[in-house]
Amino acid sequence: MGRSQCCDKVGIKRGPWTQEEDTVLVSYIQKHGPGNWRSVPANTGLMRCSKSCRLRWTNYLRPGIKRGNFTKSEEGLIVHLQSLLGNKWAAIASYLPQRTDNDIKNYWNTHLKKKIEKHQLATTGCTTSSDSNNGCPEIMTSRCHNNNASGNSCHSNLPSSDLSSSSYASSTHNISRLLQGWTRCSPKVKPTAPDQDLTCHGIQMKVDQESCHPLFNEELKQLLPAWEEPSAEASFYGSQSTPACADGKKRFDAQNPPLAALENWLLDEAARQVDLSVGYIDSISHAFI
DNA sequence: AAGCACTCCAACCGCAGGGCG
DNA sequence: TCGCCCTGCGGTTGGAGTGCT
Repeated sequence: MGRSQCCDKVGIKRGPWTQEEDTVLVSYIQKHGPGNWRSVPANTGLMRCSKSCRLRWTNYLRPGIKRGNFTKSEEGLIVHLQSLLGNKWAAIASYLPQRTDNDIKNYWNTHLKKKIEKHQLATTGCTTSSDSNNGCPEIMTSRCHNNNASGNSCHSNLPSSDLSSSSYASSTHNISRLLQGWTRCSPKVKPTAPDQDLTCHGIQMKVDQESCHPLFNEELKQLLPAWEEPSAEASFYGSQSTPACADGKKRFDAQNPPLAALENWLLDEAARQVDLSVGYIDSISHAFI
């Protein structure tokens, strides 16, 4: 289990990616598909380590990534799942196919964690760390939220393109241009599998349903409302299948809560999800004011 | 206007674990 | 079975941007 030494080499460029580097990386992946990251720097001439290439792709260049403000539904789902799974960002991200684990992690650390800690302090006087459920018994899940929904101070639903940034690396438009013509979710997509259209940064793409997370279907039908159709997904997880995402890797392992149980529980909540995602967050944000 | 403090997030670091010879 | 290679994951950092005094 040796540690990769790829980033220890001298001459490896670090820091923000340039447009040229992104172009090189995207065009290479368009040709060869993601994976075999070790060979990417060698074959492209990029002075980046393989890790950096993979990270840039998975966290920024990969099709289907939604950037910008998190919706209330997404916030609610993140809070909900974090309370269940802990800091299993990859697992949580599998339920938010348009968000990367890094994005979710950042958002949690910069927004939600503070909100929840503040709320915990205000409501119980207990300053439990929201990274674990070991503190206050009244951990922040939908099971303990009250419904004093009211006005909110959460993020507006601005499209990501409204986000302004002067740096190249933050420009979704640049990425969109790079991804023109990209039509696959993953190189592992079976060519014969039924495809599904997906819009990424305004670019129409096709996504293989089989290779993506089951809840990816129809983009979760705008996330939580998707759970109005629990039967198929419940049966899917009822067999304790391991959800696989576009890269085909397992998203959960034995250390995680049984997915069937989690799914069932979440699906049981389906009828309350809209209220959860909006009312719950409303109640939180209202309490923080 | 300048300096300082704070926020946010892209990127990095190091470990874990699976695959394979 | 063992050890190496490679990738994935979660925690952390650094710097740009923003707000405050």
